[in-house]
Amino acid sequence: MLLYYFEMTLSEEDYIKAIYHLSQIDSKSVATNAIAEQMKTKPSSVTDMVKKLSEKSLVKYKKYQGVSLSEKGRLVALSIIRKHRLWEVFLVDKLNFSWDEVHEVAEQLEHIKSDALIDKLDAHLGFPKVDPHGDPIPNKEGFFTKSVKKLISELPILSQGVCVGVNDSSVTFLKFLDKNNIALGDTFKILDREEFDGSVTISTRAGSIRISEQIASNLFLEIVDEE
Amino acid sequence: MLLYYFEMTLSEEDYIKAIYHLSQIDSKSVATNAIAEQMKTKPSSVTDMVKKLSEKSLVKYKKYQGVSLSEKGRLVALSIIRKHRLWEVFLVDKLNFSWDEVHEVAEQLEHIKSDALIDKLDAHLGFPKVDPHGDPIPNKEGFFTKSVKKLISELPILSQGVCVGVNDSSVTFLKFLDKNNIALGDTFKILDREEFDGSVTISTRAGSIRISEQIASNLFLEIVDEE
DNA sequence: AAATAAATTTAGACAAATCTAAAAAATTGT
DNA sequence: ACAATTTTTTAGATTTGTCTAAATTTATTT
Repeated sequence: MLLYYFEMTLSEEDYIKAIYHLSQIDSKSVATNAIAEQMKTKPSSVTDMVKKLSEKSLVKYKKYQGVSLSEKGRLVALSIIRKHRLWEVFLVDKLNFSWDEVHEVAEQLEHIKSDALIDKLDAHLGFPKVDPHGDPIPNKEGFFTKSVKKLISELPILSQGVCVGVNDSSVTFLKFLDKNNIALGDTFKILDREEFDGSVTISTRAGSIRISEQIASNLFLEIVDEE
Repeated sequence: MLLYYFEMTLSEEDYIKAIYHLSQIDSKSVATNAIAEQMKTKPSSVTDMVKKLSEKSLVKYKKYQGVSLSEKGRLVALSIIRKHRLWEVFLVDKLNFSWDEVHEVAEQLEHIKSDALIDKLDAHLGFPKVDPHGDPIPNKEGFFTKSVKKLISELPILSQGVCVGVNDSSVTFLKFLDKNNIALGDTFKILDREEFDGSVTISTRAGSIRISEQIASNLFLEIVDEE
């Protein structure tokens, strides 16, 4: 990710990341108000920061027209996202955090500045392609496989994938998973779907089980496409 | 280390740490100028910050009389040092950094705020008592064993300890160590010392070797006292 | 014990990132 | 189309941590 040769403050990095995520949702230029909401700040503060980022040519900005990232800005965003997701893998795989606890800490860790650190962390983790939520980890150059992450309820029969996350992280749902021996990282195959009620039969470590449509629409599988 | 229930900025943490280290050297109250030098800032800035820390009762301060840490400040310092040293262990043991490369990155990592993170990191590392330089790691409550870290040249015959650091980290010296199969973490025993030139015979993994006085005064052994 | 030097503090200014309140531009509704 | 509403920007103030320059206190010399 071609190290960026200019200093970036923590705040600048957070704005760049926010703009990246917002432009993923809407693809066009991002509105000042939307950034303000995301960053929990006021629109006037956003205008100030956006001007600053524009002067550093990290964003393209025209008054009243919203902002979008420049190529340079996009690479900065991806480098931050790469760090964030690698740290998430570390927290879950090595420190035994559960995947719904890691976001806050990763938000801090993503700002640590050291290319050597990230390279070595990446190697230590075995060059993971996705984070604990199933989101892809960009490589050093900012490329990543758009891995398909879908709800079981949306997948065709005979699909196969790794369980990477839940929609609803309520205690009752997590207990259900536990009881049925379903854990993050397990590989499932979808064996059958009942037309009548949308319930699905899947094969798991513990054998094949039947899950309701409600459960199926809360479990994400990661279908890693060839690459 | 009884989590501190007040917010601390990065800069405040750095000052607290600097004051702690300076008061280790000189035990009395620390001079404004000394802090300024350590923090690479101006004395007037130090005065400002010290007033702020005093209002938070982290330091004891009287105009023109220097500062010292309060008990509360001392615990904050130890909590930062604990984090710094645990991260150093992580970087060396898990990510294969060499022990002279880790300081800078640990300076950043020590400011990450999460008690759960540090607890889990500690466990992941096997509850280490010393960092890669042989300096003791305070426990959660701020206690640590004052482990003795001495140069081989200063130790009596038959002393035994773990090699934990070097004084002179020049390339030629490090190459010498490599050539003689001496690495950080090795256990040595001092077998004999020649009165004439101060050269020392030590037993290593690779057998016993003789090292010059110059070498002996550049290698630190960690003598872990019973506890 | 003055005089001089050194250390420390004060006063006032500045940059970064934020805010409020008011003005300007864009959008929406009829 | 134009009035009303919403969005965005500007202008000016605030906080944090820093700075310079001047004033004050403490320490050192003779």
